[in-house]
This record gives sequence, structure tokens and C-alpha cells, in this order.
Amino acid sequence: MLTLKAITENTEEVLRKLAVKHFDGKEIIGKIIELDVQRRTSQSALDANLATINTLSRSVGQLMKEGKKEEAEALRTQVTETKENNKYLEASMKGAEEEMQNLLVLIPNTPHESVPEGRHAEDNVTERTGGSIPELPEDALPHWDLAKKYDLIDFEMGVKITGAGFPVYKGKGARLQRALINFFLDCAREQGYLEIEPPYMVNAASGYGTGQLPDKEGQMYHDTVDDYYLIPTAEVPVTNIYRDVILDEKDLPVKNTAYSACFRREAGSYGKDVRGLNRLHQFNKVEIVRIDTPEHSYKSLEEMVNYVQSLVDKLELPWRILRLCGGDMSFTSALTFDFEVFSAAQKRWLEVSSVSNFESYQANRLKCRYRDANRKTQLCHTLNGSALALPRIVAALLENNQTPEGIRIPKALIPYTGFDIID
RNA sequence: GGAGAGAUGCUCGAGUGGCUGAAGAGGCACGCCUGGAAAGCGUGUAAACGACUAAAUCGUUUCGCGGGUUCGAAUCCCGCUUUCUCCGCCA
Repeated sequence: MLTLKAITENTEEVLRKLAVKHFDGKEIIGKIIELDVQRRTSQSALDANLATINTLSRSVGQLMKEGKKEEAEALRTQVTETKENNKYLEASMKGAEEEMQNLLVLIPNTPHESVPEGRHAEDNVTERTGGSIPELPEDALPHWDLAKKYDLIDFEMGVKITGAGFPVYKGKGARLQRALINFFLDCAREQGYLEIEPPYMVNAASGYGTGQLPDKEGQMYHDTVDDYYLIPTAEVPVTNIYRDVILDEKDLPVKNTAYSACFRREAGSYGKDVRGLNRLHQFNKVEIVRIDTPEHSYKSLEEMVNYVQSLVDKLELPWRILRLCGGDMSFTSALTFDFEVFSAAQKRWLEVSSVSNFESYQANRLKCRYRDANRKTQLCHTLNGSALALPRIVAALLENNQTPEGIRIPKALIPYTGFDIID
């Protein structure tokens, strides 16, 4: 969430930036500022009261020691009376605090200055493109047909075992999953990312920490017996490692990578968008996460974008990078670049990665701070990106590399698959 | 799942109702000493919020978390979480 400081000190700027995300924050921010005043007034009064009580209580002890019973008794009643007022002040302070918190989490992150205007996906700006789109024959097959032809993925079996969106990978289809995961993890490690294997379920506190709660409650699978959530991305458990942590500036940027299965309910999508591997309830993904200083975080973001680009290049896929417009950005992000690869038989671009700088928005909720050169604690900036999500990469690989002999595996991947063609 | 024992600052560890935000030790930082270093000596070493815009200062809160008792709680009571040991079960 946004810091109270930013809201109270730069109100106009915050409102202007929120407008880029098409969020009208005027009313809610006015209310927050009001509550902040109430909170501070109550706290000042309460603190003064508590100070009196502390002083008096010490005197009671002193008087008791000296045997001055009656005087002690008198002070005692005085304290009891003073305490009466505390209940009211405390309720006022805590009430304001809580109400303020509830409002703060409803405000999205402010976008970076470079975020383009726009409401929809069509308004995103293409940053750059790479690779070449293959010329496929007329009878080229979409990946769901290829998956069936070569017996790589069984969607119907997944329906039988669980439900729609839970595919079963078989044979070379399964091995391709394993190969891609290992390939992505090795590449990240070579770039200095520490590999993490996190839990796939998190508690509510972690969900709040990264902003999935309360905003996207319905997108996560929720185990109500133990109140755990299945992770929609490894970002959640990995970033929460740094919840309530004060890092040393010399240890920044922190660079972590993690593979995990990801679980998303994705309610209400139908048609070609969800056909085959295009959208699933369970899928594999390797994530990269960084914690950095405010001064360096955009440099980090650039490095991450370049890194993801190197991955799609190694996989020889045609790609493009989009700078998301205000309306298409996520709630918590300040600047996001989406990576899309072209799936040549479906003839459409598929999003395979989203790389974002959250600035201090997540860190504020996480209380993830660092000690700067002056030994002062400051909020970190958090960043993350997919590197990469597997299903749509597989879709593009299958479709783009189909030949009459079979499906060719890109050279960089062959050491990981152990085969160079699917036939 | 059953029984027992714990949870104190960066770490170890003392502390069973009253100037205890917390002894002592270690670590770390700075200073003195030294040709340089070690040793030695000295000083410092939590966070959040408020007073106030910042520094200094002062106040409040925090000894796993949440309640309660009390004039006063790290210390007493209740609930929860969690760690360890033993038993059971299990990949």
C-alpha cells in the first residue's frame, strides 16, 4: 500500500498519478487524512495520560516502601480515575488506525511517470520486438492438436482426475516441462539469482503482504479448514521471506529465483482464450524476485527485462515487449513490461512474462526495510518477473517448430530434454 | 495425534510484581594505544508511533502473539502460535 507520508505530503501528486490508472482517489484520500488527524490527536492525549499513570504508579511503589499507606491509597484512586479516560482514547486511536488501514489497502499503487495513458490492452506500447515469425504451411496445427498427435498432453484425463485447466503431461510432454524448468533455473543461477524452493501454500498474512489479499481473494484457491491459500505464483512465498525484515544496504539488491507450480482460479474465462495451454488452473513457472534500494530499482527492472529477453532469444521464439498502460497494469505495480511470444498456428501473441517494479508499495505492507549509509531504516523496492511461465512457451514451441518430421527442440534446450525432436 | 519442556535485544544468556528497554558475555562499529596489527582500554550498538517540518530532545508502546488481574507485569492467570524431547503414525 501507499505510505501515509506520500498521501499526506504529496496529496495532489498522488491523485494525479492515480488518475493514470483511472482511479479516483479524492474521496478516499480525504477520509484517510481525516482519520490520520483523529489518530494523532488521540495518541497524543493517550500518551500524556499514560505518562501520568506511569509517574503516579512509581510514586505508589515509593510511598508503599516508605510506609505512607494513606498517600499511596490516594494516588491509587487517582490512577484508576485517569484510566477511565484511556479506554475511550484508545478506542478512538485504534478505531481510526484500523479504518485507515482498511481504506489504504483499497488504493492501488501509483504508476511510474513513464506509464502511458490508456484503458485497455490495445493501449499498451510496444517497446521492442525480436526473433522471426515462422512461415507455416496452411495445414499447420494448433498446439492442442499437436499435443494430441504426439501424445504429449492429455487435457481430458486432467478433467477426469480434477477438472478443466489441470492438464496431464505425458512422455516427452512431461520431460519438456522438466527440461524448461531446469533450463530457466540454471540460467537464473548463472545471473546471480539464489535458488529458493518455497512452500506452495501460504497463510493470510503472506497473501496480504504481496497484495493478493484482500484485492484478489477470489483468484486464489483457499483451504478454509486451515486458512491456507494455494500460491498463484512463487512471488508470494518468496517475497514474503522478506516480510518484517531489515536488510543491510550492502546486501542489496537481493536476487532470488524459484520454480513453483502455480494455482489460479481464473473464474469467468471462456472460448479461445482458454483453449489448450492458453489458460490453466495449474501451471509451472520460474519466477525471479529482487529487493532493491529506491535509487537502483529501475536499473534492476531493466536488467530483469533484458534477462527475460535473453531467455526467449535462446528459445528462438518471436517476441515483443509491451509497456503496459495505466488501465492494464496490476493493482500493485508501478511499472510493468509484458513479454509476449507469437504462437504461429493460433496466429496470436501470448503473454509469457510480466516484469514489474512495485517500488515501496509491497514493501510498505511487508515492512521490508533496509538500513542506509546513515543507519536510517527505509522501505525497500520490490520487483519480480516471470522467467518464464511454461504453458504458453510450450504452446509457441510446439506450433512454431512443427515440421513434417516432427517438432524440433531449440538448440539451447536439447541438453535439458535429452532429445532434439518430438516425433 | 498424545505427554513434557521452552520462546527475552544481532547472538548467547540473567531476570518470579515496582526507575528493567532490560544484568553479564560475545559479535559488530567508532575512538585511544601501535611503525602496522593483535591484545588492552574507552564509547556506542532495536523498532514503531506521537510531540514537530528536520536534527537534537522528550513521551508512548513492544521481552513469541492476543486477552485478563493489578496503582504498577518480561515476571501472575487464560487462549493461541511455534520450537525442542519422548511416544504413536507416515512419504
